[in-house]
Amino acid sequence: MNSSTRPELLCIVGPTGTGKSNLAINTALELAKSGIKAEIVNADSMQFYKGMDIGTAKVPVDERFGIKHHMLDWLEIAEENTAARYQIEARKVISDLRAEGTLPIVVGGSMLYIAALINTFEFPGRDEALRAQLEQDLIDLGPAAMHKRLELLDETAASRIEPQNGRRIVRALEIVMITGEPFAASLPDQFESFLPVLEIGLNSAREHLVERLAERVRGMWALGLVEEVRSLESKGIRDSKTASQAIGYSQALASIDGRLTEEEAIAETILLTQRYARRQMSWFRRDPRINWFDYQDENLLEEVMSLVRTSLQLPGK
RNA sequence: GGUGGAGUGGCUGAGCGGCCCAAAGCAACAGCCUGCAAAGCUGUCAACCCACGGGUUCAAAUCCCGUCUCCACCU
Repeated sequence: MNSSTRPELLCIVGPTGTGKSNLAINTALELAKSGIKAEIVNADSMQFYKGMDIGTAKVPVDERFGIKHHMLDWLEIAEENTAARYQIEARKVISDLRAEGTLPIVVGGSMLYIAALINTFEFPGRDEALRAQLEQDLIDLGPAAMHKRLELLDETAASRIEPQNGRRIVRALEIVMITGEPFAASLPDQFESFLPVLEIGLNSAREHLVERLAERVRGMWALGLVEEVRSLESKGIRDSKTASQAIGYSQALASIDGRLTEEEAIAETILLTQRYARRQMSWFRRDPRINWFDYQDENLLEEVMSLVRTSLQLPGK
């Protein structure tokens, strides 16, 4: 962590359902009291999509209290998206905000997207034709054969990717074949921020979060998630590559089709959500810059604000 | 009350005389992660002798008897 340099951007991370969005809004509101304008930059990969509201727990407009949100509702359902594209778009937003003196607050739980945005890393290029070919090969030959192929081209990368992980093997092959250079295939040990950042993490006891997530999912169904998904069918959610894999949405579709009963769909969604939260934690845990807070803490906002003020070198309240 | 079926790890569930100090999946726990990432993947843990008691057998989770519990059907 780098507490001596003043952060030029705030970032709120953590597993789903920990209240990141609300904390971000409240933080922005608090900062406004100190005369600092802050706006939110969404880093939740499913809240990018227009119309996906209930299932992504998007904060309703009237609960945003006028705090402007960027990178929210910027994609049509059918649009495919990638972390690389997000990196470009979101950085553009951030540099615009900074240029006008607004403090960006990045909020979300999409690990790779946040990493891409906040850290100095560049995605090696891409080649659609090559990729299509590799993906076909993967289907035809299986991951083990593809792994062998990678081994011949880049031993180190091969040693770092499990022979069963077809997805990553394909990407590694793609990179090696187009760049002609070895592919690190592992996350850097050092976290290097592309801008001085103050990271705030929200979490709590696992048992509590697990229960809370279950309730949240049930609530989504009660609020009409299935209706929402129905209305998204005409926009192409079924064929979309990214939006259709959203937890809850894919289960709702299955229940519409009768492949799952409503109860099964809910149960599966709960399970996937809880599993997702676990993966998020295992990702975020290794980022030493994060200042963790307990979302159950009654004085959460005060404590966060106190850290924020100190970091931004604002006079105490 | 009668008939039939079942009782195996936290849950689901295979095994039906020796290869079972008991498969697999889920959950739990840990980890990976550089253009699909709410995705993709890996590892670990978990059954005091498999409801309980007795018996048959060289050998039983597996066969027999009894008890208890559950399910289905019947009167």
